Amino acid sequence: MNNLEIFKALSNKSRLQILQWLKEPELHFPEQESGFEAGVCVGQIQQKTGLTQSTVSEYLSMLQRAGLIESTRIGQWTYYKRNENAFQALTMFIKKEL
Amino acid sequence: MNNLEIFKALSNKSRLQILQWLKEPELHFPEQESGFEAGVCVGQIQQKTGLTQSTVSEYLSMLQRAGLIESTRIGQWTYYKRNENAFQALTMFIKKEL
DNA sequence: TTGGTATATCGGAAAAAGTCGATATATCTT
DNA sequence: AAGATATATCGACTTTTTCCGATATACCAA
Repeated sequence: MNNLEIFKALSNKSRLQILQWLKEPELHFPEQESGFEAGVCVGQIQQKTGLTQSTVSEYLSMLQRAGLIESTRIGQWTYYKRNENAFQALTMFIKKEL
Repeated sequence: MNNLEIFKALSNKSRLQILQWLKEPELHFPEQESGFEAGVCVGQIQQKTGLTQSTVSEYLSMLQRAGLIESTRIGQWTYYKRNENAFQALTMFIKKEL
């Protein structure tokens, strides 16, 4: 767990927004009917941000590299969901070591 | 409290380091004899970082703008110390809203 | 008041991040 | 196999950040 990388990933309004949306996917992505076990697919996220597909794809892989989200490929879609352990670990880090 | 500004302030190795040093000033700045009530002065911090005076001064005011530290001017020295409330609020934000 | 010391601010060069459009890759459908 | 759709990657351009040296400001001491 690289904390610097995590803070860099969190240093962007759109990326923060994405993480907050992914906290309550049913609420923020109602157009996705099926279950949210695997998360939300890139296209849905992209639409909501208003950024281009390439930018959102890059942001998502950045968040993933930081460990904040994880992906599952199902067919032609890639679903992303939060890795709650990482958030837990982050608050722990701030409380104990920062 | 602007969370984005806080994360940006935390997105730098030297600034993170400074915050960690300021967590235990007696330990990391033994050369400063007097009490640490007001914090640690810029010069001491600068020496430890190895960065130039101007850079460190700028980093410190950045951390202050983010609310993570606060300053006290005593004579020709400016002392900086952590604002623990901000850290508390940050973990709260991550836990509850992020 | 004249230096000396500590810090802040300014201006700039180099590196990194933000963001896009174009293209590549993977998968599905027919 | 061929086209359609979803995502990833690449190359380029712009904006921001990093970090410096030079200079300004504030305070102290003689």
